[in-house]
Amino acid sequence: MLYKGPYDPNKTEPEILKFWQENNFYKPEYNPETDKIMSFEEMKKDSRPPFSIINPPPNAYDRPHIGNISGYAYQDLFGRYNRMKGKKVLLQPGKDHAGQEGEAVFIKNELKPKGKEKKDFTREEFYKATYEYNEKNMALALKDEIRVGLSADFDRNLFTLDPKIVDTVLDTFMQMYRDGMVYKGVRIINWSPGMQSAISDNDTARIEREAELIYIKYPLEEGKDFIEVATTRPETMLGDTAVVVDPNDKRYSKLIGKYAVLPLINRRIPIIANGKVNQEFGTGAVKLTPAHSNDDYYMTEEWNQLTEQLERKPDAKGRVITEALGYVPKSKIEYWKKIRKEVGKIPYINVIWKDLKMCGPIGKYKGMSIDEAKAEVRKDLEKLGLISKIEKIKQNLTICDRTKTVVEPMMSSQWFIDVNAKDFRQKAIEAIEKGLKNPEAEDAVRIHPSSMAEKALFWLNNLRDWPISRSIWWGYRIPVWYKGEPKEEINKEGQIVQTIGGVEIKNLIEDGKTEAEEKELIKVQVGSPGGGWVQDTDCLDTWFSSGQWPYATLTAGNLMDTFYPTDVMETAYDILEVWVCRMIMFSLYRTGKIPFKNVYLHGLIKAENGQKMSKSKGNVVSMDDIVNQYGADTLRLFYLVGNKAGAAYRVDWEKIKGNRNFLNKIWNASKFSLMNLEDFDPNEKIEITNEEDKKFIEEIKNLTKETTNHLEKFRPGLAAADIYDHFWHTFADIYIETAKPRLYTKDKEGKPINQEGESLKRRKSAQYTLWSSLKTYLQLLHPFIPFITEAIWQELPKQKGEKETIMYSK
RNA sequence: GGGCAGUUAGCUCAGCUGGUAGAGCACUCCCUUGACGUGGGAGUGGUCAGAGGUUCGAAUCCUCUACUGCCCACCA
Repeated sequence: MLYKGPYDPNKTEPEILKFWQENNFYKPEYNPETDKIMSFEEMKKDSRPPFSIINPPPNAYDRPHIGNISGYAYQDLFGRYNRMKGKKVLLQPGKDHAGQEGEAVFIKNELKPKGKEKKDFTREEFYKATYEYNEKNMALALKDEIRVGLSADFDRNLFTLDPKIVDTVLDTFMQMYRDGMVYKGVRIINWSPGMQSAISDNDTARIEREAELIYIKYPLEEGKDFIEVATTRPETMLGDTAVVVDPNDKRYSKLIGKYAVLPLINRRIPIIANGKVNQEFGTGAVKLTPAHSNDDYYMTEEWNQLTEQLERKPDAKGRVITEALGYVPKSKIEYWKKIRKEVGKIPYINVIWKDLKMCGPIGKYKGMSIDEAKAEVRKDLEKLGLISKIEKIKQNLTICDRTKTVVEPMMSSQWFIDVNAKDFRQKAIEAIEKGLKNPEAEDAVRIHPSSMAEKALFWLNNLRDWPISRSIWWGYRIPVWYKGEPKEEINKEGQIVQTIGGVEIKNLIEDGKTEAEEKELIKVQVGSPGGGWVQDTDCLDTWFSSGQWPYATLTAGNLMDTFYPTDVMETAYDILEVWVCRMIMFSLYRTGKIPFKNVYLHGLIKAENGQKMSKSKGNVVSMDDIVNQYGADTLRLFYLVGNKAGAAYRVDWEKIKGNRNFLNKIWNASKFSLMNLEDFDPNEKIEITNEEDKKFIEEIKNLTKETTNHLEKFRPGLAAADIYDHFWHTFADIYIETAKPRLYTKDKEGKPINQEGESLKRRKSAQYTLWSSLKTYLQLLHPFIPFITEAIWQELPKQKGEKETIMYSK
């Protein structure tokens, strides 16, 4: 019998947890028919249809935050729902090492308080200490996952740096290398002076600040005229290699194809056109510094690639088709050809290096700091009378999100993934498009809500080659070995020169076959090739490993044949692009299959005032704040009821209390039902005599149908809201009240009633209705609020063959 | 600059395939003691941001406008 008084989750939930865990219900090996644990092989052969979810691994260094836990509520909902549908369910848990961030947190939380720094350790010591720190915290995280009732197979918990995972991840790197998809290339990167490392675009932020826009006159090669450019960074003019204008800008049309002479340096630089230049801004003419500006870099790339295609035969109208621009008119081709012939490719000239000092072919400015050079260049230009005006503007500046230092765009050799090779991204695009147009297709990835699919496609369509090296120690060290120390320097001409053991290397990696390989200076393999070989010092970007998480975990568990592709990827919408898209790309490349059939994106939880939760704002609500007071079921209801995919929602204590009240309502209505079912045997044949009973049973059937439909269509919030509402306001408020006169066995004076004849029949009819509807409610509710439903289920009279646990009831 | 959302009762938000506006909280009145006061009943309160269109019928579909939020980005 259920205990008296209000429902107390802190009493019930731990008992239920123990029951589930002792019976191994979370394992796909649990056999509900025999109530025994199958062997691994038996489980694989078991004919129940498989259902799997890979739990997104939270960062290992900390307890999961309230957002991670919300994910578990959804993942567990899908898992429990499918288990009750008779499927063989695997929820695969894990933890992420979180690369750059994991390293930063370890240093801040562990080393700093002890007065230590990273450089006090050798690389091996540091890695070991970080690993231990993460292992310790991972244990805490696991406790939280268990506490909220996540029915994942925790014996299978995996860490991204587990050797079994490492094997798969590094193997992918090597395979991609052989396929010509990873290369070490000199490209523009975001250099974070704070991190002393290249950082990805995702790790940058923008700030607005005041800046001086300086108008500089560049003398034209012919005549005494000038072309005027505007810049906030005069020091970078030392690395200018062209001036760019809008092709439709009439002011400059005559100058396109001519040359200017770079002041201070006297370099002859062409004037070219590119539609990305904005006529309105500054003078409408841009100085092109490809080595130190993202914009300029990509404009230069485009120019060089397009003009390279000029060899192609023109059509009858004299046009040439190019991959990027379609047909290029004859007028354009002429000046392209001229400049291409005269200067070849537009070069990159590096004038700033990682120590933030000036370098390259820049005369007296060499060795100055950026600020010194800025002042000096300005002074010298003024002397020459080449500065025409200075204007204050608001400028958007890129900063390093973690260290808040200003990002310095510069060129450096980094490992990259060619996102176009082997249709790496194209296949992902197709899978997502299929999810929109032909969702039933085998290889379609359906994204819920579907509007988010557009976001994913937008990202994929605009994706550039992905830099994957990071200057950190915490992570997968790049499995590349050099014969001697690799070095990177800027020479007198401002060109980056790479050497391995003193031997100069051009095109370190290209198309899988490289000069370095031919000279036996480089090897790509996991273990050391032997004495004299030096491993690359960088680690792989953390998304390189987490992007492989679904098949890496299942490969580690030897479960690919049984559970891949997985059924649902359930995660927060803010990592749709950086994580979900990458998983799709990797999986299609590596396994030829989609990693998951559905993506469900839950909303982000905001603080009470609607702001983002953050430690610095002090508005973080932890799982403990809610669970300790109201229990895990209440927290789960808060995540689920009425919420929709992709929408943000706020912590709302009134709603949370309301959910707690709902649990109490379930508890009391069940208590009432059980009291009136003490003499009821569901195995007896019972006739439903009353119209209202028939009607109510019919209603329950409809509710089941509707909520099932909601769940199948990935609308868990509506399903939860419907059951919540129906239980409370139809079952408890109406049905039970109307059935009371038929259920009572004594009247107000204490005389027996409903004990025989027709009135007894009516009572039995009500009992059956009460029993069967409560049973159905519990089953419908179980995926949302597993604890209380299990506790009541166990007290409910059973029909022959019915399960002890609601988890495997059908 | 581009992309994606949102704008519904005083507040926080639902509203799936178009069919007479919903919940919780708040507010007003009432009822309850043998499941539950963490309860029950009744009620107040909205021209569903604005304009136009499609339709027998639009909060729902289309177009435009305004505002808010998020993300991306190559204005020197």
